[in-house]
Amino acid sequence: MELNEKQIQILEVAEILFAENGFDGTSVRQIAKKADVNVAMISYYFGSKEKMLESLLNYRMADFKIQIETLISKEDSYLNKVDEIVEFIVKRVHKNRRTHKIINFEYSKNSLNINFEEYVAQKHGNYEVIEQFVKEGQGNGAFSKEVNIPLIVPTILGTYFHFYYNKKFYIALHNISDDVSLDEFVHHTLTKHIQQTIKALLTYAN
Amino acid sequence: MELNEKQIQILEVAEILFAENGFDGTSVRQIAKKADVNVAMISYYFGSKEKMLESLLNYRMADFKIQIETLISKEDSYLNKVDEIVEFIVKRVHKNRRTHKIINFEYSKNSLNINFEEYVAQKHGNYEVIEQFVKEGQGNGAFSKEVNIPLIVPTILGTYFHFYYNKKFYIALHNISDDVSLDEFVHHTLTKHIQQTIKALLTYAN
DNA sequence: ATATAAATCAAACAAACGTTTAATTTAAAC
DNA sequence: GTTTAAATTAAACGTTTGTTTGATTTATAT
Repeated sequence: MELNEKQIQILEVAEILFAENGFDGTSVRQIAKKADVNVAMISYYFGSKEKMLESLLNYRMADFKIQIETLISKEDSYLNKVDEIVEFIVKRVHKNRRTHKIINFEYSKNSLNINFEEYVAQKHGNYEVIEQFVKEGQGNGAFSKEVNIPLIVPTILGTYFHFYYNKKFYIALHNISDDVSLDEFVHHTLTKHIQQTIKALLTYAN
Repeated sequence: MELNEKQIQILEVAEILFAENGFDGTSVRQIAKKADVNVAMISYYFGSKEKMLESLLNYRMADFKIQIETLISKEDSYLNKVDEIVEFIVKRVHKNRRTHKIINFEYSKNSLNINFEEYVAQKHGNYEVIEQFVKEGQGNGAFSKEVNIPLIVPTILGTYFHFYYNKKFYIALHNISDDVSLDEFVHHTLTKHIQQTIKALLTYAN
């Protein structure tokens, strides 16, 4: 599925509005108006509103695959690798936070007939890389064996997203003013907190 | 605002449907049908769909206040208190997961004109209790001073909610079959993971 | 038993929704 | 320059949306 300029222009507006007001909370007329195209173009290009969302997900999905194999295979200490992995994941997820938000909300519904197979497959793939890394570290005695490996990623992503979904609250709590300092906060303070958390968890002895 | 039986009956159906399909994805006719009342009753009792949501939030909000002061004041080690606090928070949030989900989704929008002041105020109150507890533990040398205190709660709640929102995925990963074993998983495995994480974080030395 | 209020209902309301149509303009190919 | 295809448009389509109306039933009070 190749997308032309106009289609991408529409999808990028749709992404913002879907993330802001939800899929059901956004009308095709809103999208068309903000993207400066006629309403009919959405049906013309994508077939339907739902298929447009699927196009958006496929368009962004390429960015989702976290290629941390290279980070893992580097010559470094296990704890430094944890730092790098966490930083990498947070960066990726923050960059694609809008699409992730849409997926999170729509995936947790049972109604919608949107195809999430690729998303789930990618989640599985990413999990397996993490699993292998942790198990290797456990074998080498670097990591504790008490860790619930499948719940490590939820802690990383969960911390990020709970912060992001409640950013209005935490912005006030941390005296963050604008978008720039939000980015800074995510890439420094929040990343550091998650790094600390995961390193602590992986080395914690009951 | 006192609610009669019928109103509560409506709100409880609304809560389920809002959590399942979102506020915008649920029509008042769906709610009325499932609650076995006439559509007009919603406007009659609550004034509007939005005001019905506000009624629901106020109705449930009473359950939100986490009274962990009693837990904290108990005679026990700091790490055991952490266990109890985490268990308490996860239990509360799991019990009210549907309303929390609705709030999470609607609060992160900028459009809706729903009053979240009470929710934010409660979040603040809960945070301050945690802050005081951690600072006390830091003073006594039980906890590390490197911790970002405002980000502790996001890690607890974030881990829970990321798991819950992606439960379809993690259910498959953990071979969880029905609702009972989901509850069991939350109250045992997931709770234990979060307890470990927070204890590790609070005692981690850089 | 009568009067007053609350609750319930089917029906109608206008507005907004996603989508389609049919005509027109723009671009590409020959 | 003519032909053919792609892109764009305004208007209309049938549904569904949240809400209101006005009549009717049920409950409460006197």
